Amino acid sequence: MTSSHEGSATDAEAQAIVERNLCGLVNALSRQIEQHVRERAVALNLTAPQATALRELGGPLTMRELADRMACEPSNATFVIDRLEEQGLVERRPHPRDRRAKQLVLTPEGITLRERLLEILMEGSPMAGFTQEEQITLQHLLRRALS
Amino acid sequence: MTSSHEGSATDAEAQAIVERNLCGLVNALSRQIEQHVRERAVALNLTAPQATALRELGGPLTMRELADRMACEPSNATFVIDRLEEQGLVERRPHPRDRRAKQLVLTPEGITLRERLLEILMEGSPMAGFTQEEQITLQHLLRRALS
DNA sequence: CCGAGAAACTTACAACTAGAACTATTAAAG
DNA sequence: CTTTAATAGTTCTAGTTGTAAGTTTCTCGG
Repeated sequence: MTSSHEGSATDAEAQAIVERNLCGLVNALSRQIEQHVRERAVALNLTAPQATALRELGGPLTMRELADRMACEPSNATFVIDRLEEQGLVERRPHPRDRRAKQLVLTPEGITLRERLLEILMEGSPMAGFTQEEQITLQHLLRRALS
Repeated sequence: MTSSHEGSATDAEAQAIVERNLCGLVNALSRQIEQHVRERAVALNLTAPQATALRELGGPLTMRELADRMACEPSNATFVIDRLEEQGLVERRPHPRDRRAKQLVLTPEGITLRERLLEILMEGSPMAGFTQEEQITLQHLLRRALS
């Protein structure tokens, strides 16, 4: 069951395999979460990253803040916001206190669409089956892994 | 700290925010793991997905099995294996028992490169800081979410 | 004040990714 | 045995992603 084709299983190698499985699980779950978003977002004519961005835009954000929340590079946020702006869902305004930055603000259409999106995303989340205590321990462990 | 710009925080909305944070953590950790692989793999002239594929090829696999282990679509596995085959690291052989399937086998160069890769990937894994007990609970929780 | 360095954002590019459509083969039902 | 459905793999396309390079603006030490 556990990669029997590997060489002799010293402690170090066994530990490496456990870590690999753990990473694989995190990765698989991440894909499943993205898939969940993608399946729901298509009903609103949004792609998964577009939906994620819209979800995070509960209040005004800079590009950098959005990129951090989406766990992606700023260049990628630029790409996604370009699409949302083309659809008239979000607006790039000059930042009031920093002329380098942009302030992302939802348009009225963006606000109503976001409300619908939040409702849709709530149904059948992959994390729904956990008790509150389990969610806390999981949150704690994940945060620690994030260095 | 916790999205104070959201509307009135009913229990349902608060729960939704917790779930969102949890998904965000999983996603962020997944990106960090991929980044870790990418940074190490570049020393071997491999991209992150190529390194992941090579890592999983400890024994012969079909394309479908590899895609499952990489948590991606088969079409994507085709793309990655094309690159590894171009580099002479892996070989597509006819499957002995199923003429539809291919059997992926590492070449001698692939085997030696994989050994070096495993050594390199072991250093400073994002999951290294956990005790064995923590790893087990984490594994348990992640598996349940995957269902 | 001013120059060096850092930060925010964008652009261009190369790579990865999922989904749909397609062929070839197998398995299952009749 | 034959028709039907399911599976393995590939190709094609549109969309996403990270890196590197470049511009503008801010910050801070002198």
